[in-house]
Amino acid sequence: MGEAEVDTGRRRGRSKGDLREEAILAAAERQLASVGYESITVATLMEEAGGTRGGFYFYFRTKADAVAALVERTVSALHVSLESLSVDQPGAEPVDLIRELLVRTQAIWAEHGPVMSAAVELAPTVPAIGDRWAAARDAVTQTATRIAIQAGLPDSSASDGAAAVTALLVRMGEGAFYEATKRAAPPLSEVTATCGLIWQRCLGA
Amino acid sequence: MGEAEVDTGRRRGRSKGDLREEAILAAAERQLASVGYESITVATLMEEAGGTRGGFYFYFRTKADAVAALVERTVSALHVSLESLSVDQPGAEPVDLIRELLVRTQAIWAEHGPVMSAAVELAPTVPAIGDRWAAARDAVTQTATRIAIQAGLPDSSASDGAAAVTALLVRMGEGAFYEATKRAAPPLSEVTATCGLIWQRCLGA
DNA sequence: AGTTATTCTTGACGGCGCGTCGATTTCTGT
DNA sequence: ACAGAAATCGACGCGCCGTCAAGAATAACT
Repeated sequence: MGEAEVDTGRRRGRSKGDLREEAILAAAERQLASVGYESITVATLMEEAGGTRGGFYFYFRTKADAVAALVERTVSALHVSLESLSVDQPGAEPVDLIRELLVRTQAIWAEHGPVMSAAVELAPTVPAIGDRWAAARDAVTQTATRIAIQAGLPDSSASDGAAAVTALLVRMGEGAFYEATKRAAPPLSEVTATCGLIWQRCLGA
Repeated sequence: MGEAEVDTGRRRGRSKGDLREEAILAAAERQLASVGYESITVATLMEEAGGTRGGFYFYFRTKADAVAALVERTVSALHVSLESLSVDQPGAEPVDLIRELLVRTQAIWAEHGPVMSAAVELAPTVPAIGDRWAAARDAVTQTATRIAIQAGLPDSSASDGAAAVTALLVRMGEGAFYEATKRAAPPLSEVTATCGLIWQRCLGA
């Protein structure tokens, strides 16, 4: 069919396989939202993505791998968003930076709730996912730690050092957004507010 | 055999089934520690508990149910320990109460790390476990909220109310003990210290 | 003790989802 | 048009699950 081969900006249309791979990821995201990870089956995935069960393994080694790719894609969006935080600007108020960080995190959760939730749930059990999630968390923690140090928290590795405190607060945010997303309450904006408040108290030397 | 039937304090020795049930739970706890939940199989469980696969289902409906029973037993130990916290005593300093709460929680994690870890991991995915864990968390949150109110946090359901703040901090502690247990570092006592510090900052009006 | 009722154990069965593989079809460049 | 690569298919065997009817062990009763 399609002999026209419309000339989009990009030369060389994506190969058939690229399309299919994306269809699989899309199906995965939809099914994560509708039935949840456990109930997803390679069969249902391929049914929705077009094709048969066996074909799946041309693209991914495992169901977990496919979801891991989805997680990767999503957390990298967060990563990009946080990169543009002007952490080291001179006049930046630490608390405001954290608030901005929270707001941008909230945005990703709002956009990709099911994927983020699944990541939180599966990170402990599924290595492929746990790895990507850990990397993402580390990145956030590092950024937050820099801010915390700016705010005056001790730059030590002791139990009252910026690193230790930040690690816990980041984890808190993770859990908070997760819970709010799962139960559809309270609204994410309230979670952001509560987190912001707690950070504020912890940064105030 | 054994016609002697030693007279223990308790009349009427436990029925054979009770013994077996306990053997299953014991096997479950050991295997949680050694191979982890996913790798536990009803077969391996019964092999260690004595008996054959089919017999398992006389005691539990499912592998998840067995582990849920184990979780139940463990969190109820925590519950008992926290009940004796003199929350409403007149001269009690709120921060000290929280610190004591943290110390007792730490003790349970130290004693039953594998079970607590498994509970955290499985609560989101396995309803039978999620229910018990949620109940336990609610109990802790309620206690902590009472303390937070004593410390002066607003008794409202707004995003800066004691309930909202406490919910997040409790979750933080959960995640912190989990991580420290899993990675065997930092020592639980340090986690307790860091948590205590954060609570302190949040309770200082 | 002997008989009955209950508790407990067993092994076999069918089902589901997984991951592999070789055979086959569809694409792509030349 | 043709060769090689990319993509698809369907069948196979595996492991673990939960059910079940039949049988053995145990407790209760007289």
